[in-house]
Amino acid sequence: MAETEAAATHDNAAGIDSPLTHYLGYAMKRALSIVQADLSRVLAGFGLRAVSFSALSIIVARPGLTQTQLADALQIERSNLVTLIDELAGRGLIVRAPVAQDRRRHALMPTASGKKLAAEAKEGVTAHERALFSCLTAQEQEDLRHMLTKFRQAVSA
Amino acid sequence: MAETEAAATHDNAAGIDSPLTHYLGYAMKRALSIVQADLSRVLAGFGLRAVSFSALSIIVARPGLTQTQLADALQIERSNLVTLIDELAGRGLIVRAPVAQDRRRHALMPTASGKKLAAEAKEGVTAHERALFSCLTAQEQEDLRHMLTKFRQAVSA
DNA sequence: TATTGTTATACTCTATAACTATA
DNA sequence: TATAGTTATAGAGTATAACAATA
Repeated sequence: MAETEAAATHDNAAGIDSPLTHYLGYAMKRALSIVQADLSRVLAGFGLRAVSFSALSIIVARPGLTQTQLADALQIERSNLVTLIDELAGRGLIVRAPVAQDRRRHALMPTASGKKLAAEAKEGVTAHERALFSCLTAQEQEDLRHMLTKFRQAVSA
Repeated sequence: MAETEAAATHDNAAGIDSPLTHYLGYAMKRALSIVQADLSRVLAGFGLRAVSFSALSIIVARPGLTQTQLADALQIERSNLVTLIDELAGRGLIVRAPVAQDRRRHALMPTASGKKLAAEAKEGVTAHERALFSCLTAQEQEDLRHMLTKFRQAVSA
């Protein structure tokens, strides 16, 4: 009984949110939610979430940085970083090393297994993005990244 | 004492997350967070959040749609839509109208004041995006929207 | 039996204040 | 006095299960 109605709505279903698709913020949000869902699935295979992958990657690239610096880089509160660092440290992926010059600070250092996991996860994430964005040409992907980055830098300045 | 150190770190500070900026997902997330902060500020002036603006806009554009349809369009759970609809209805912006053919459903209809607020908020949001993305040319903005939309449609298909 | 709206609930994420130890 | 890390906590946002009314 709802067949014709269903068919009619189905024709429009993809565009029920058309009053919003014109907004860049909305387009970003919908695109990001797709990326996040796929990324979470990939990272779960490494026992990581997006935020823990981000933190671990930065610690590997910048060994010795402090929790405040990491929190600033990831734009999360220091207080919320604590349990995340606890988690990574508890798994033996990083250590909180004392800083001689300032005993308030913790120098975050990756362990050998932390570096190994970061490298493996990086390959996984790179493969995930390559596959997911294969509907865009290499040039389009580069343009997309360039515009997002340009926007962020321009607004932050 | 930390002056040289501070200066040194400041030179690199903008790029502490450089291990991540290459990822499109990360670039999207950082860009979106900027948009959301500004959008929230603008919408607060209308007593709206991003999600309530989205819901109201769709109800105005598609009067009579049901809660399930709206939840699908916005990709939120039906259960979580209930309080949102309560809120809009409580403010007299929309009504839950009975559907004669199927008394389980509620046809969501905008009121006159709902249409008015939606129109005003739309102007505000449009102005917010115009100002925020002024660092990108009109062509770049169009390209950005096109790629985000193309990506979403390609992956959803 | 299946669907719509609803309630209850739990889990994650995020934001804020206050504490400690150091500087 | 100010800062780094920590704790506690409250508020959003989100996901799931179960229910009543209706199909």
